[in-house]
Amino acid sequence: MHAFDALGDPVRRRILELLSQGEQTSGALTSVIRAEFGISQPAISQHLRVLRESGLASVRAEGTRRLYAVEPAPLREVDAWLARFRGFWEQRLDALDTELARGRRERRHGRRHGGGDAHHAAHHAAHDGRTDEEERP
Amino acid sequence: MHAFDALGDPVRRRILELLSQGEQTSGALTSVIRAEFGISQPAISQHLRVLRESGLASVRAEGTRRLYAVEPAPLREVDAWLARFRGFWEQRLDALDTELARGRRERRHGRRHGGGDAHHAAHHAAHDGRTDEEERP
DNA sequence: CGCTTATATAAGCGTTGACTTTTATAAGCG
DNA sequence: CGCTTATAAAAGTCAACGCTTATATAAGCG
Repeated sequence: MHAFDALGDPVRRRILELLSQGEQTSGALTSVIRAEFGISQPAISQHLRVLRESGLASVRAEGTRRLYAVEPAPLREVDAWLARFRGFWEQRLDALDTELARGRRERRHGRRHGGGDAHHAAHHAAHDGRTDEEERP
Repeated sequence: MHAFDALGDPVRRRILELLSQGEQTSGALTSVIRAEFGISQPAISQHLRVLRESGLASVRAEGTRRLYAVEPAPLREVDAWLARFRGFWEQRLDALDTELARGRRERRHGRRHGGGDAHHAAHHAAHDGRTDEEERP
């Protein structure tokens, strides 16, 4: 299964968001997801399996707990695929947050290229936590 | 429909790859995709509709032709989502190719980042082919 | 050991998605 | 105008997906 396929599901994206902060037990993930999406434990277990099988997450047993972690390789591939589109926004100033995430802000003060509006940045900085607002029926 | 959902399909990803080199008519896209995936014209038309409706592509009529183009906004969102995982590989050496793909070499030579960065397009034109190797049954 | 906790698998079901073939729209052109 | 080209929409089919309930495995603990 291609990584993009696995990433199509909001539950799985959310799981990865949670894992981006570090290893989590299946149980911890399950309680958050259950609360947020209202689905059952087996449903989440199945999503975890998809993440495992698509290489996006790895598991480590510790007693009866399963510790999940992000496995970056497929995400790096997604990132690489996306690279060909960066030209579409990268020299525009409203991509400032992306730039910041990459730590290249030094350029803001050197002689700059584009024109105006830099106000987008603060705007995006605020949106922490979940990026997806969609919900399941 | 979330961008990630639309990107889950290899045909749609391939269409976007083709569009990353510039505007294309529905017909041009159709012949390439038909050759590569062996699916019908209506099937491709439906994929184009999904791309339109998910905001990933825009259309412009010119006579009886429809000119499609990449619409970067949702891809930028995907990029932003992905940002939180970059730390997983960005300082590791085995991410070298990704770094290169992002054109980080500008930093190695003097920081010439000024004007209209047009080399993105030509560069990508070189490695034309498909990135996805998967196929439909 | 038997009970509970943590997690996965199995089986079944409704919905969605990606096709197909067929048909519509609409511009170009003789 | 009628015919052809370019593209989309409609309707139907089949497989895949995401969910559920029920059940299995296996470690911890009294």
